[in-house]
Amino acid sequence: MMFSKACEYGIRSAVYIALQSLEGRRVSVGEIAEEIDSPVAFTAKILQQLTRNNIVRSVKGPHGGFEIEREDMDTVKLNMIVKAIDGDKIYMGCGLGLKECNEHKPCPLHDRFLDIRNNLSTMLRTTSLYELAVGLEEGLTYLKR
Amino acid sequence: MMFSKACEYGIRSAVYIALQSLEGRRVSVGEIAEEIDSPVAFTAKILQQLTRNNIVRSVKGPHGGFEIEREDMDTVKLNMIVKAIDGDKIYMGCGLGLKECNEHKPCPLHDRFLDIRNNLSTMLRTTSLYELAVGLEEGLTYLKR
DNA sequence: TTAAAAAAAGACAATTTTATCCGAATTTAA
DNA sequence: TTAAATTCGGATAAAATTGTCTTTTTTTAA
Repeated sequence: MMFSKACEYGIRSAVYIALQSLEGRRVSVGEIAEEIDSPVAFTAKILQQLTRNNIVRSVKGPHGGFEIEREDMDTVKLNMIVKAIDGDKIYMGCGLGLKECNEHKPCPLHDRFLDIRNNLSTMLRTTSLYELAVGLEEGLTYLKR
Repeated sequence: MMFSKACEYGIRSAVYIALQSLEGRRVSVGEIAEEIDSPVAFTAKILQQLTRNNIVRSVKGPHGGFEIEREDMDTVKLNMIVKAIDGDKIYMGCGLGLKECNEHKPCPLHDRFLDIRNNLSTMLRTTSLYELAVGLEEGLTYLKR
């Protein structure tokens, strides 16, 4: 609807990893893909991006897997994940695809998009992985189906 | 950012057609593509969709082209164009790509998206082609670059 | 009546996104 | 030290989106 598939999987993965890290469990790509209902190999690629961007931590070898440290769950906000995967077109891009669209040369929807885009971007900038993991933990939200 | 390229071209085309129809001019695909800076043949395809959905009217033959009647400029709202081209995933779809995401089984972002999606969808439902064409006519907005 | 101007339609091509597969590197634990 | 479990990296494939080309159909005006 708004993010690429890759980004959707990325966010869901990160939330699941956070949830499990709260329990002190490291999780494998296989488990993640299973639990968020996503294609394994593709998910692995996305996890690499998250790792390179220091959003999650990966550990190789037996008992390896992915984890997020408790403090990073507060630091990592959704916008970081989105930026790592989809870049910043969601923040910068014009709603009608104009290369140059701004105050001085707005597209016909520019003003009408201002609020919407601001709401979106503050939402992404302020919601942390921790909040999302807690919602899951309490059984208030879901990552599958 | 939010719409497909096809949909972006569709909206821009419709606004341009409306603008010219206000002056009583019918416009060809070539002129439209030129004026909104889009690939001609692709734009032609999209215009066919708009025509089939009665969003614009097409007239074949010499002096033919595309036009929109004055009253239809009021009737046609953006959401109709978006629906005709991108379908309704923008309204229905879950932000994190879950097949089933609703009040009873929300994804972790469901609530945080409620406002944003409502704003977006009322914006699309309430803004008419006429409004957009007038903004253009008055030189307040642009369709190119 | 006919040539020309336009959209319509269908087949095809290129690009991007999504997805898979396989071998290499790393690490652990027995 | 070695087998196994894991991520990493690169190549490839499939699907979706974006874009092109060519022919057909319709219509107008001379």
